[in-house]
Amino acid sequence: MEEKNFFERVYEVARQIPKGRVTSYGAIAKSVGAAKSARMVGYAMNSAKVLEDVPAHRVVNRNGLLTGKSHFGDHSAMQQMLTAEGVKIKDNKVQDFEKYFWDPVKEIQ
DNA sequence: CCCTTGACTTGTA
DNA sequence: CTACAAGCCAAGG
Repeated sequence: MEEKNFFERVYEVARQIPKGRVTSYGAIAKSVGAAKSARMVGYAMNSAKVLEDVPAHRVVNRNGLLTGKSHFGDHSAMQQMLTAEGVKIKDNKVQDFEKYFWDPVKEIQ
């Protein structure tokens, strides 16, 4: 994985999230080699949300809660996109989060 | 250079 | 179930 910038790694992982799946900031942080920097993942996502290649809407917190929805502009945009992809959302939370969870550490090496 | 803030996580009560 | 604290790293004032 060489020495890429922290943000770049986060972007790459986010880009590889399959449609209809979701992951957590901590999982991404771990996959990029910074499990203790989950905050940085969210920070990176904040900057990545302007990029079309980075599906930030597929990234939620460890509880499956759509913590980033407030940063999407419309509080329903994130939920709508996930729902459109097949992910059930209820009260800003992912239903059956474990079932939809996509682990980058296992999928990426 | 110091302080604050932030799309987080985990542990403890 | 909720509430609070500590750890973590980066960017901006």
